[in-house]
Amino acid sequence: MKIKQLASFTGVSAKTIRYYEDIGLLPKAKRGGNGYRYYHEQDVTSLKFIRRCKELRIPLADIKRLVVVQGSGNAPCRQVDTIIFQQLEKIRVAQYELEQLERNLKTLANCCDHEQIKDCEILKHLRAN
Amino acid sequence: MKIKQLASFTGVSAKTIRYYEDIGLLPKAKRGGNGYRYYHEQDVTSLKFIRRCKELRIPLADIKRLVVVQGSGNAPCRQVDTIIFQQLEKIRVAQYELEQLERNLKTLANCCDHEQIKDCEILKHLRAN
DNA sequence: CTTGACCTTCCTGTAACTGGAAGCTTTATT
DNA sequence: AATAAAGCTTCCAGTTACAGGAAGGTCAAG
Repeated sequence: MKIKQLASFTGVSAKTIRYYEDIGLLPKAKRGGNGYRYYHEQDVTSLKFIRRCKELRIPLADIKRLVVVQGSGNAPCRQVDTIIFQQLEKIRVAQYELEQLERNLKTLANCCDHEQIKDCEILKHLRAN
Repeated sequence: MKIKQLASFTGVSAKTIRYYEDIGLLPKAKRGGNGYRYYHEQDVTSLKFIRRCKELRIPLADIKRLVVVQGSGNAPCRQVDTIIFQQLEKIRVAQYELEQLERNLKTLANCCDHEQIKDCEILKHLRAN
């Protein structure tokens, strides 16, 4: 199949597929005599795997490591574990930050009485030491 | 004062200060005969304002609008409001996404029995349709 | 035989910086 | 006074994960 079909099977744009090939996340596709890239079922699987990782917000660099490690059948899967746990930790840190943020923004949002700029409580808060 | 001093007063690096000037978030600094930038108290205030906005994760483009709007004393402060509320909304969307994410990652993290790569449940899940 | 869809590569832009090179000026030390 | 170190300048490249678009080749349909 050609690139656009792979794209529609996987929900990953053709542009992005080429990009993944560029950075070595996907192997170099076989080319026809016309220079077109041609793909197989296997590529659908690979791309879906990548897409699923992306949904977990795993950075491409880590996804690459996951892809590579899949080839090494008998190795222990500590690397996989680590990536997932680190990701989970990142998410938790982000959650904590967003909580603080939400509280601060809520306070700020509530303080405005829709006055004129020069009396705006929001701006006053933002300027405050 | 020179740029590094402004940096230390505000907690914004000299590099970043120059960058802010470049993109027009800060006004062009006055230069001495040597080409050095020189700053006043006012600039400390401006930068602290920006820093506070940054802590709320307001994008620089929006911070710029806040900076500009501060000059227009008698205008209604609807723009300010809007930016804050949009920001709050963004944060809430992000929180929601992170919640889903955390759940998914937790499930994944718990399914691994530290086996070999070829039997790794995490990878199996990631490959699953 | 031409139109339109699809393919290719390459370049640019995004957000908000950070790092580093090359080359001044100023300050401190010897 | 000479020199070294710190601080300043500009400019270029890199970061992340692509998207948009130009220029040009290819293929199927009418």
